[in-house]
This record gives sequence, structure tokens and C-alpha cells, in this order.
Amino acid sequence: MGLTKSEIFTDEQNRLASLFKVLGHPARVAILQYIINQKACICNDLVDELGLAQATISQHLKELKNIGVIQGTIEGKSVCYCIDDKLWKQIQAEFNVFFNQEVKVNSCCS
Amino acid sequence: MGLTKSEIFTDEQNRLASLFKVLGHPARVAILQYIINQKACICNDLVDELGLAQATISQHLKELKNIGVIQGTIEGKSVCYCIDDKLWKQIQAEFNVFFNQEVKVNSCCS
DNA sequence: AAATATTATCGTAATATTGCGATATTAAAT
DNA sequence: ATTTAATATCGCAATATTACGATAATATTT
Repeated sequence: MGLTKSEIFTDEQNRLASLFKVLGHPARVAILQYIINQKACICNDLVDELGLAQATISQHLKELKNIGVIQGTIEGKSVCYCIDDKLWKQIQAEFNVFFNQEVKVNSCCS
Repeated sequence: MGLTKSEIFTDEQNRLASLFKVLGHPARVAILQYIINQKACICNDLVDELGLAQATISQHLKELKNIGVIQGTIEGKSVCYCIDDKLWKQIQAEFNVFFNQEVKVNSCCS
């Protein structure tokens, strides 16, 4: 197997999980932090900054682009990647909806 | 390979990624939602509720226990799983620190 | 103690992810 | 047009994850 059974879950559950999953790798967290701090970046900066091969960085960037959290604009022979601020805030909002569900503490565990 | 190079990232990056990763599966999102709504649960309820085998549910519960977001108390022959509200709020807080970094929108992307 | 019920663990197959070298693609510079 | 630079894609090997049947472990019930 190794195949997630997406069809048995709700759209919301699949959606949340897919967002969490993309953020669930330290390289992608590092890339986001770097882009945020530098305002923008090109892939080669990241290759120098992180210790990963260019092909690997490019692959991680692609996954971040897939969920729309970053966008790339071609600038001459390089690409300028930026956070999509609207989506950034939207993802945070979706996470907060999940976390703000009221947790009722049950007697059996306290 | 297939081996994440954790040693090249900061503790914060690894920590955040590991939390996101655990939440990055729809079954685990579903389990958390179910426990929150039912106040508590035992594994067998989840087997009926979700369409996954008992062994699979047990494995997902273990991962959730590993990050401390749920805890299990033995109750006779079953186990009562509850959200650890303190950790639940702490994880949310850690995520918000990440998301609340100020994003400077760069001219090249707008 | 034997039977039953619930959960955990083991072993294994299928699929996914990570990482990287090699190579393509694209655009600027010469 | 050729060279150079930056990024993307392909193909592959190593490792991780997902899922589940079988079985073990634990605790209650009979």
C-alpha cells in the first residue's frame, strides 16, 4: 500500500492535511522563512543558503508553488520568488479554524 | 536517498516541520476532529467511524501521541484518548509565530 | 482458568518522498 | 551565433510512509 485513502475523508480533512503536508519538511519551512526575511529571492541564493542541491531546492519550490503560497516571476535569467501574502493569511486562517474548535476536556483524561 | 537532512536546518525549522508533518495526513486530521467532537473516544469507535483497519488507526494514534497532542488513559479493556488542551494551544501558538512573521511584498511580484 | 474484547505490535507489500547528477530550457551577455 | 548563467525537469537510488493481516498483550467477564 503506501497509498493514502483520500476518498474516505472529507474535503476539509484532505485540504487541511495537504497544506500541513507541504509545510511538513524543514527545507520548505526554511525556504519560506528565507523568502520572508529577504523580501524576495532567487533559487541560487537558496542553494548557497541551505545545503541542498539545486535540483532539490527547485523541487521544494515547486511544491510550495503548487499550494500557491509562493509565486515566481521571471526576472531576466533568474526567477524572483515571493510569498503570496493573501494565501499566506488564508492558510493561517484555515489552520486557526481547525485549532479554534472548542476542546472539551473529558474527565477520563484529567 | 529519501532521507531528510535534518542536521542542516535549525531546531525551530525541524520542530515546526515535524508538527506540520504529523498533521499532514487526513486520517490524523479526522481523528483529531473526532476526538474533539466526541470529547473522548476509544480506538474501536474510530475503526467504525473512519474506513481504516484497526492496525492502521492504532498507528496513526501513536504518531499523534508522539507529539503529545493526544493522550490515552486505560479504561478497563479500552483506552480513552483525549486532546491535551495545553499542547493543542501550544502548537497553535507555534504555528502563529511562524505565520505572523511580517511578509514584505516585493515589487518584483506585484 | 477460559473465553471475550480492546488495543498494540510485527511483518510485509505497495506507494511516496527525498535527494542528486545529468541534462534540458530559457534568457541575457559577449 | 556562441557562450554563460539560472532554473526546471528527468531518471534513479535510498529511505519513509501507508495500510493491513496476523498475532501478541492486557484486562474484563464468565
